[in-house]
Amino acid sequence: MTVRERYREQTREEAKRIALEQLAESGPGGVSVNAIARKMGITGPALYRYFAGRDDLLTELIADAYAELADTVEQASAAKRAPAARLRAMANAWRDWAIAQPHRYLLLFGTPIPGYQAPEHTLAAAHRTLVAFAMAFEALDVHLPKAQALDRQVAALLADRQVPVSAGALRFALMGWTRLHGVVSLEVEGQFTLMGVDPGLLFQAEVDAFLANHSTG
Amino acid sequence: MTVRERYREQTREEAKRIALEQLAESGPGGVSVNAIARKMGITGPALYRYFAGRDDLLTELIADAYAELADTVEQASAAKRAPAARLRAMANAWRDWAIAQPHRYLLLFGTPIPGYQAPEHTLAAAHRTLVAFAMAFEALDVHLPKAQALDRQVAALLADRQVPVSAGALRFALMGWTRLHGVVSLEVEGQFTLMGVDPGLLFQAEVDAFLANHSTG
DNA sequence: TGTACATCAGTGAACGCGCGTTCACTGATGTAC
DNA sequence: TGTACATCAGTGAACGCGCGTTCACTGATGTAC
Repeated sequence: MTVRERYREQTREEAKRIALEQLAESGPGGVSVNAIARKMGITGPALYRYFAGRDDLLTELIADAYAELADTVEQASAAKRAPAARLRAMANAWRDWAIAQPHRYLLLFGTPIPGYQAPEHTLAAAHRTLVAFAMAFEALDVHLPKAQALDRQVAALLADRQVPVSAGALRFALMGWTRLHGVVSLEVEGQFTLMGVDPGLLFQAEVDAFLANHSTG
Repeated sequence: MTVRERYREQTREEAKRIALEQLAESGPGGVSVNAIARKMGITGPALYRYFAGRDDLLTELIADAYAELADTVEQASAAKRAPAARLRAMANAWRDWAIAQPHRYLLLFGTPIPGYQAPEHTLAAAHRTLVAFAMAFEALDVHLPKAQALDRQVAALLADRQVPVSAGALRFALMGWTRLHGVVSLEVEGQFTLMGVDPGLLFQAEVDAFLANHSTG
């Protein structure tokens, strides 16, 4: 990596860092090429040496966030613990990441950006997270009620890839992930605090309920 | 109501209708006073006779949506049915409303609009919905595990108002509503279809799970 | 039924702003011989 | 080690656009006597 390349990478990172600040302050609509350049002490057009355009920048922010979130969950899943504790750790990792940087969570799961359609990395990252959860469920001693139609569709997700996971476990992962998102997204928007309810308590209640109802031990 | 007042009301409605079209097409950022006026065949400043400004317009769209959604759920709850069937009807009503007009659902529960903070009607409408659910739970024969800390906070929500609902039932409503939002919000954003999963199946699985695990009959 | 006045809807010009993006160009930094 | 050239970063002007909002003003519609 030459000096120029390193410099280039630093500039890109700085631009993205500032973009995230704008995202936090004014939402996705507030991310502006010109404003970023201004804060960096360069002119607007200069940024076009680093990003093809505004959409390109946003796409990178999204891809980064997806990857980081999936990494976080996978890391929590890698720690060697009893299956139930591992699942709790993963759920907490997801939540912690989200509440630490609400704007990024909302970038992924909030109102979709108008012109923009989620490309493959969305699917890839979601897939990674789901598979991580599913593997933890597989390790847990779980009794799975049947759900044929759903399992058939879920199985299709696994079709080509070589993943040591049953359709049932993946379905559980999907349901758990959905609930996780339910609490976390409302928490991130501040709906619970608005009601005077501690989101943490609700979150724990949800995790407890899920594990209590689905594990045999 | 004079002729002028009626006319005035019609103009306001037309403006809001067009605003909702813009919302559907280009998201909250795409709602523009000038563009609305253009489509109505009048000039931009003319709209200032009807709305104090853009924020005022958005606030009204939000208030309308909250009220309409709460009404929908309450109506579903009013239909005389067995408690479990009533809960299903209410959950379906929520979901149907959301998927029929995703942009409005996202206006309420998507990324918060930058400068805007949710006023009282948010709380009021959320409260109505939760109470409706809680009353249906009360009618259902339910065995409630304890959750002291959470129930204490939830009870505070009921404090002043005279509502024939126990803290436990309200807590269940809160959890059910949270899960409901989890599925619906991901569905509305198209995350499931992206994965090749039928949201309807997942939704039914969630409702089934909730009712199965919490009802004694 | 007719007149005098008040109210209201809508216009058009203007202000000040910021945006994304292109383009031709200047310097500086790197590379090859 | 030094020179000739290619690559790259950044500038500044410009294009075309749309926005929210204010203001003084014109007509039309309603109201009171």
